[in-house]
Amino acid sequence: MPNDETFGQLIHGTARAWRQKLDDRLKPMGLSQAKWRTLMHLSIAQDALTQAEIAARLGVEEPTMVTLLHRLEREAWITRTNSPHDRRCKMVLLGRRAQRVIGQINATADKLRHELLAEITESDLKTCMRVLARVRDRAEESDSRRSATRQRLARVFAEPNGQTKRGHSIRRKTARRRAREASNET
Amino acid sequence: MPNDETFGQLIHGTARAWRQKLDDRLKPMGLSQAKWRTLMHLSIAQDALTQAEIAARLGVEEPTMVTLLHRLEREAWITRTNSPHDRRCKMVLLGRRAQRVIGQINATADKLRHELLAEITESDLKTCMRVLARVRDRAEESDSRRSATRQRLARVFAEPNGQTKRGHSIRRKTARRRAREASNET
DNA sequence: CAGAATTGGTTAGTATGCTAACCAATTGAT
DNA sequence: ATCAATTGGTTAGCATACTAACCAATTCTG
Repeated sequence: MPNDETFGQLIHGTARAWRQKLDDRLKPMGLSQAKWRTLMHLSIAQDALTQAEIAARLGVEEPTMVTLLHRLEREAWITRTNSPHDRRCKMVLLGRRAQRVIGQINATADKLRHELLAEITESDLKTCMRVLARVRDRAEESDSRRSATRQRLARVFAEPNGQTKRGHSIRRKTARRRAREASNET
Repeated sequence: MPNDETFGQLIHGTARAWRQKLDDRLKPMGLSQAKWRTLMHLSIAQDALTQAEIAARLGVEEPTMVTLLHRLEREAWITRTNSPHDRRCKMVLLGRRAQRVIGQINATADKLRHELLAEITESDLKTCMRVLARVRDRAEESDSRRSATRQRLARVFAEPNGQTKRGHSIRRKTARRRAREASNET
């Protein structure tokens, strides 16, 4: 039976090993996978992006993005300025430091990817990616029973400041889903 | 070019979605993937295990295991007792609470796995797993240049208490490698 | 057997992710 | 035009993972 368990293990193990390796390679440049991905998406979208945009593209929640951007800003990789059009928004831009080394950073990540995927047949890779995508999509389906529970709970619990806040966790699309919508990734 | 990037993204996204889903399902029982995996390994190995053993089987570092076990103990899922044979060791045992619900817990995880892997061909699944395993192994290869650097750094830096501590991070096999050695997982 | 090396466990500090709850600003519906 | 809902950003608090550094105990070696 333990062997029947493996697929979850395997995905996690692989993801972990990959991230670890990339972190290792990026460390000399003072980066990590999370930071690199953020910079990369900023660099791809020539424009300045809002924090929500970036979070969506990376598939993480906004609070996660807040602290990540905070760290990136502290280390001068990016700058944040208030949008003139929408006073809620902050526009995020690559700092000079990032612009200078972004190529090198991406090259590192590319190189790693090629290393790790060498030996893998084109066709096997395709199959693997198809399976992963399918599994991911399945895992992201909403499990509507639970959703209902959530709503119920949300209604039952608390309106601590008098203002109903059915908002967020129920209303918002989950980060991952938004990510897939935002980028025609495949 | 951004599309050339996807495999890493995809692995992470899938792993994340899977973990999230499992966490969701286990939450009503007061568990999470990390906790469930720990309990599961304890239940598979009929015996009591040492913390290092468990860490190795799960493929995490020992400090991670320390706090995880601490939480599990606080919530009465497990008990820790000093080994009579080796005063360094603590033997970890499933508590009654865990014993009572372990079947149900595993069933939940099994069910999720079957759900997520339904629609996937046996052969596609096999291919996918083979690819993942290969990639993981590649990612775990030691990148010997870096290893050398580490050793150099370790020698250059600090012997704060006078006792050379080349130990740990250099000496120790990485958690994942130990994990694969410990379990013929496939 | 004495000293060196290794091992099991821990703490401290950091990174990355999450949810819940909130405010301020904008949008939308009536 | 106004009030409700939504959205962007944030904080607080937690979970999970890591490395570095350490102690105590055991094992290995000369």
